[in-house]
Amino acid sequence: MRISQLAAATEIPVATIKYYLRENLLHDGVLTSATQARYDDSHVRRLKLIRALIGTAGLSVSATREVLLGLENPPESGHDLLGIAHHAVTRTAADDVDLSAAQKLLDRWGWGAAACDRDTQAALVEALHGLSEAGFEAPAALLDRYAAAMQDIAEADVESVPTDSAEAAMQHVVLGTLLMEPVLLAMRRLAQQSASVQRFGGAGSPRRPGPE
Amino acid sequence: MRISQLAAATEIPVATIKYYLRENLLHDGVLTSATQARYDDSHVRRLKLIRALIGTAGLSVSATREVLLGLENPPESGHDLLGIAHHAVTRTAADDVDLSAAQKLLDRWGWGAAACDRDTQAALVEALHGLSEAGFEAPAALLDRYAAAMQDIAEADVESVPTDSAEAAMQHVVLGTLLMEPVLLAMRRLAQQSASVQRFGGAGSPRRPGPE
DNA sequence: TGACTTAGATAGTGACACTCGCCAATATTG
DNA sequence: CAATATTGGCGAGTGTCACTATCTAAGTCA
Repeated sequence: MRISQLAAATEIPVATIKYYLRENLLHDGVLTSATQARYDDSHVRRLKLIRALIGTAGLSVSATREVLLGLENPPESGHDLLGIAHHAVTRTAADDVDLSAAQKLLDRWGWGAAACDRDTQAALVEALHGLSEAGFEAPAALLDRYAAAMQDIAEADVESVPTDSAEAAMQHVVLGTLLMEPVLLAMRRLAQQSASVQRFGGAGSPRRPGPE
Repeated sequence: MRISQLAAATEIPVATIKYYLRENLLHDGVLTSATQARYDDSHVRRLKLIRALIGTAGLSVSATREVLLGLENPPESGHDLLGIAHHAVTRTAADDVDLSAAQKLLDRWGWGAAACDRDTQAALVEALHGLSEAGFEAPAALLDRYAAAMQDIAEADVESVPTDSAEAAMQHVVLGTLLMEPVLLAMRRLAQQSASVQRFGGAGSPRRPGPE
C-alpha cells in the first residue's frame, strides 16, 4: 500500500499523514527505494487510533505520542498503564498546590488518598476552585452523590478490563479511559435534558424556544 | 475602582481585561472622562466567572460570550437555559448525521428521544464512533451501566436547582452544567485509580513505576 | 508643573495542528 | 525508451486562538 492509498483508505490527507510520520505518531513504512515506502493494515489501524485520540478525545499531538508510546512499551502493571492515560489528559500540577481538600474528599469517599496521582488530585482541586470562584458552592451531599456515581462507573471500567491478553488489557484501559470521557459527558447532557423536561416541562426544544 | 485596581483584585493583566472588554465578555465601566472609567464589584465577579468558564470549563471566548449573554437575557424556561449551556459545549452537527443509533439508546434508557437536542445526540454518536474506529467495542451492558450512573447524576443536577430565585436557578444550571464537567472527570480518574489499586495491586504510583 | 494612569485602537506573539511547495529519485504507462 | 505521475523528505507557510505589547491623546494626582 502506498501513501496515497493509505490516505484514501483513512480519508486523511497525505500531507497530514506525512506530518504524523514526522511527529512520530505513525511508524514508518518499509522503504522499497529512496522515494517509495510500503504501508499496511497496521498503519490504517494506527491512523484511526490517532484520529480518535486527537479528534474524539481531544488530546494534543504530544499527549497522543505519549499514549501511543505507552501502548507500545507497556509497563508491567495495569495500574501504571492507567497512569499513562491519566497523565495524558492531566496537566502537571505545580509543586505548591494544596491538596488537603482533595485528601479530605478522597478519605470520605474511601478512595485511599495515597493511591491517587498528585496531578489528578490537583485537577479536582482546581476544578472545584473554579466552581467556587464562579460563585457556585457545591453542597457536600451533591458531591457525594456524584462521587458515588463515578465510583460505580470506575468499578465498571476496571471490571471490564480483559484479563486474558495483556495487549487487549492495555488497549482497553487507555481507550476506555480517554475515549469514553466524551461519551460520558454526552450522556450526562442527554440525561439532564430528559430530567429537565420532566421537571420543567418541555416548553420548547433545548435549542429553540419555539416556532420562529 | 480603576482598571489597575480591578486587575490587582482579580490577578488578571490589564491588557487581558481590555481584551475581554473589546470582546464584550465584560461590561464597560462608567466613564468619568474620556480616558477614565470606574469599575465595581460586579466587574470583579464577572471576571472570575469568565476565567472559570474559559479556564476551568475550557470554553472558547465566543462560547463564553454566548453563555454570559444567556445569563443576562434569560429565557423563560429553565429547559431553554440548559440548552444554552449545552449549546456552548457542543459543536453544531451536520444536517446529514445519522442519529438512529442515538435514538435507540435514548429509547432504551428511557430518556425520551424527542426531548433531546440534535447536536448533543450527534455528540454521543460521534464519541461512540471514535471509540469503535479505534477498535474499542463497548459492550451494551457497560454503556447501560454508564447511562444509569449518568442518569443518577443528571437527576441530582436537576433536583438541586433552586426554585426560589430565577436568577439563582440560572446561575446554578449553567455553572453546574459547565463547571462540573471537569470535576466529574477528575472524580472518575481518581475512582479508577482507587479501583485499579484494589484490582491490580498498587505496585507503584500511577505516575512512577517505582523508585528511580 | 510634572510624573503617572488610562481608554481605545492597532499590531504583534506564541502555541498549535496542520498544509503547501519543492526537489530529486523513482515508478508507471504508452 | 520517453513522458507522466508519484513519492519521501524537508522547510516554510496558514489560519485560529487567546492573549500581549505599544502607542497616542487625554486625563489624574501630588
